[in-house]
Amino acid sequence: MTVRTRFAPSPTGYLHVGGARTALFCWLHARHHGGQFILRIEDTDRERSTPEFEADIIEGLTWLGLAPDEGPIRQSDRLELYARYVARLMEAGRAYHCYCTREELDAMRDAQRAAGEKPRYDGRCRHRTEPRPGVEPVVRFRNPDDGEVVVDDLIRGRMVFANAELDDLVIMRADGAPTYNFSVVVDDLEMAITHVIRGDDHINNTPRQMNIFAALEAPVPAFAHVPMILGPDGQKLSKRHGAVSVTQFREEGFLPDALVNYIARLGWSHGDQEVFSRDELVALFDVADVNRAASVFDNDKLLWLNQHYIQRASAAELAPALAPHLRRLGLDLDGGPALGDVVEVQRDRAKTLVEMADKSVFAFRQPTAFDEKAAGKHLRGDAAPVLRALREAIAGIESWTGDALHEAVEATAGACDVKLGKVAQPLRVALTGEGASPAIEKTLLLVGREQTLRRIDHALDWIAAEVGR
RNA sequence: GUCCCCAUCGUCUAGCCAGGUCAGGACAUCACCCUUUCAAGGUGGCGACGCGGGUUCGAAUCCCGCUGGGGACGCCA
Repeated sequence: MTVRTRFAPSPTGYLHVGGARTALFCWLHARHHGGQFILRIEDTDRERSTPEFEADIIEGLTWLGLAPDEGPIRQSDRLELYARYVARLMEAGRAYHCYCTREELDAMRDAQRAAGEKPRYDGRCRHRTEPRPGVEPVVRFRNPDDGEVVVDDLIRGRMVFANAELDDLVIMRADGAPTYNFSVVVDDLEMAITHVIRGDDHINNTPRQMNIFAALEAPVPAFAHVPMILGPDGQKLSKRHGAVSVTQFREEGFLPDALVNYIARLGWSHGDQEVFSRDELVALFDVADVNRAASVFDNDKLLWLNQHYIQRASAAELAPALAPHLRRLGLDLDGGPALGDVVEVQRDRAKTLVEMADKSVFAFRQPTAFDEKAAGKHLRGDAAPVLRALREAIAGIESWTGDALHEAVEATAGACDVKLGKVAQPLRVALTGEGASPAIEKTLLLVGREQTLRRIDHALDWIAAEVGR
């Protein structure tokens, strides 16, 4: 039987890292077994579902390289299908109309809670034969009263639930829309899903769904419940933990491969290996190896992996990814150095593309001001003669190459009888406005001859004005 | 409250199923090296089996209890 997995988010929020990891595991499991990965949009809650969230989810998955083989399939397009299955259950006596009002149900639950019981529907409409005027009925599934449901989870092993703990859940709302626990079963069945891989917040739903599968006389798929991802405070991940939306990671300058690698290692491992290519993940991933315990999202480790991927990515793929971040800073990329050159110079010095862009502004625009500390330390009166000598040496360079520039800087240090730092630092501040930048010859290379001379002149003027005060 | 799940360094984890290792790796952190700045890189340090009972010659590993954490209990998914 062909392995078929599905990722089934509800478009009531952005694609967050927890969902992305579930999607990744589904995708990996399907790929590993040569099967299909399907995207299903669970939008039966018309109140909260929005097209924007659906678009964000698809965009996030695409960016991560987890495009589905089938879908998106929307549950809102299949209402008729669910109605047919409800009719089947009604005929078989496995479902019934319930006319209870919300007020009645609330009162019932309050009473149960007060008595220290688990709140649940008591089945009061099970034997009702007459409709209740003025009340549109819902349909409830008639859950078995006795016996137990055994879930053989691929990750957790055997879990046993007593049917006595389960109640008759609503499977169709008064407006005819199915509820989650029902549409899931119908769709997993209709779509021939073989493996249901989802968050462990669904564990309690599983026995109910298995009972519905049984009532439909349908084969039950295999289940695998993956643990949750927690924020740094050990609480469920949410907006207040910073970047939770996948598209936001893109905006913050993360590479999709880095995020995928990080997320894969969160709750799953293969010995001591930390870095995995896409192909390795597909080859090595086994859902049975997924951990049972929840894990905490560690931004530092993601940052480390991102840097790792930046260091190894080709300039050809990094340059176009960097461009939007530079443009966001208002830079005109046409007048500056080739982005590939910028990437090569900066790849060891930035953990994100945003950081890389921030540190590369000098290559495209003369700094508007000198950093106070850097200027105070390096653009003093004694730097003037050195800068003048440097200007001369640089102006006379024939080929504008790293070697020639390096040589010129060293020669100047020798001629002025000062240490290299006494030459490189003033020059660095003159060129970038700051005390830190790539190796001086690489900085020169990116700035270019014309701009270099102009910026040295500007620094000399600045020193003269400063000394005169 | 009831039901379900979980428990190794600060964090991600290996080891657990088939008991015997100085409990291994990675991130972070600290120190040193390299160095024209900042990085990157290299070397080293600190750092964990939640607690209590069993079983056993021997327990991170098997069993029980406790504690702690999480999830679920909707005409949300």
